[in-house]
Amino acid sequence: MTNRSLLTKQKLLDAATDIIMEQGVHHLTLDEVAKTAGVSKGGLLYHYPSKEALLTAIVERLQTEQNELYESLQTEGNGPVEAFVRLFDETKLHPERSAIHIDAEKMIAFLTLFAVDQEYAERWKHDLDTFFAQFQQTSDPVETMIIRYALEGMMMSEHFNVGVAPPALKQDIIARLIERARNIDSGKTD
Amino acid sequence: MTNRSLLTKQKLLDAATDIIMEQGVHHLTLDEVAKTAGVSKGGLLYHYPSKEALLTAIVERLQTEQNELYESLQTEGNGPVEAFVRLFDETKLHPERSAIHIDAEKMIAFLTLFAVDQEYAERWKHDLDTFFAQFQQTSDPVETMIIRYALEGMMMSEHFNVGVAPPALKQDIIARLIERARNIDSGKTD
DNA sequence: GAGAACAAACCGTCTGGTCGGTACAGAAAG
DNA sequence: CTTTCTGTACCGACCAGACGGTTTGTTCTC
Repeated sequence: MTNRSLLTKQKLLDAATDIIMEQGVHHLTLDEVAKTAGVSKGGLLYHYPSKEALLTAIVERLQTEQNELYESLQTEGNGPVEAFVRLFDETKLHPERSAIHIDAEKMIAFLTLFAVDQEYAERWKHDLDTFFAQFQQTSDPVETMIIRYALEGMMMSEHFNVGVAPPALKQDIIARLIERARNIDSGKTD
Repeated sequence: MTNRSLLTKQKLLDAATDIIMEQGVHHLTLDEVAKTAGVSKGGLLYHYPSKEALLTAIVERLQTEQNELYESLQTEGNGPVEAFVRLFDETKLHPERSAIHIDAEKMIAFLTLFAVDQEYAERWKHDLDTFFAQFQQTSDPVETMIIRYALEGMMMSEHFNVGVAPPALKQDIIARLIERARNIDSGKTD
């Protein structure tokens, strides 16, 4: 795996993610990805021998980025629940963190892949299940799940730009979620 | 619009919705819809002259069903926020209501259509925006939005069967959401 | 029998994937 | 040093199947 090869692969994954975010999955064709990345179709298929392989690579990179950021947020002193809340808002709070930058838009691109094909979603179910299992063992599982669901719902809403909260309200929402997450992490049953 | 015609149209919409729910949008082909509905492709295109028209009809029917149920929940004495919460759980609470039955699965099928194509989503943005606008004018907009987002997130999670809460926990979650919705509707700032 | 409701063969386009070939960097051979 | 060979990275024409939509013909209903 030379440096050049790695760079091309990055360009291809970036292009594919961009297309999903900006145009929706059904415009994600191999020709379009190749064109956007400035690579020929043959070049694309040299690195990712099938569309399936390309999609898999997208999801894997996304998962890796997300895990790295989540870990780093926890080692900075956030409890597991608060870290999860901040995961969704990290882009706005610390834009300088762009190296491990992962924002809601990308996560939606990820979820969108699931929406397209149930069969495909099944393959990733286990990984996500184990990740979310921890949220059922906090000091207040009910509130923890509400927080988690609220963040996911907010993500969806913003992606589809449907009934979104104005910025000020959104900030208040995040603030309240963080406050509750803190209480849960510190063991207060509220 | 004869009775026979209406029946076939229903069958087609049902088939299309089922396919989206069970197999994902990318298996939603005209041939598949026709086959599932027990109608020929020509028959399908007689009623819905294009795939676009079929999708539009699906979304419109879904919106109508949802609005009817929401209205009826409100006239039964629920406040606007509580009615919204119950909208998501209605299937389990009152299965006999199947005439205007709309469950989370169907709403996801609906959202999934948006995920596939941004352009398509734009067409429905306005309707949804006006519906959700009321949730920013309750006695506690922050909490109201959290409830709304949580319900949407839960819906997503259940659809993709990813990190779902066990039934008991889920009931507790709904119960707590209803409790808070009641407080908001009755004007308590909590 | 007339129009509505459907059937089925057919067509053009789009798209995932194949395939033969090119460019080039370095290793091996002379 | 130069020639030959080899493997990596990439190109772009082409193909086969899938899919949306058309056309033409048939059946059902009133």
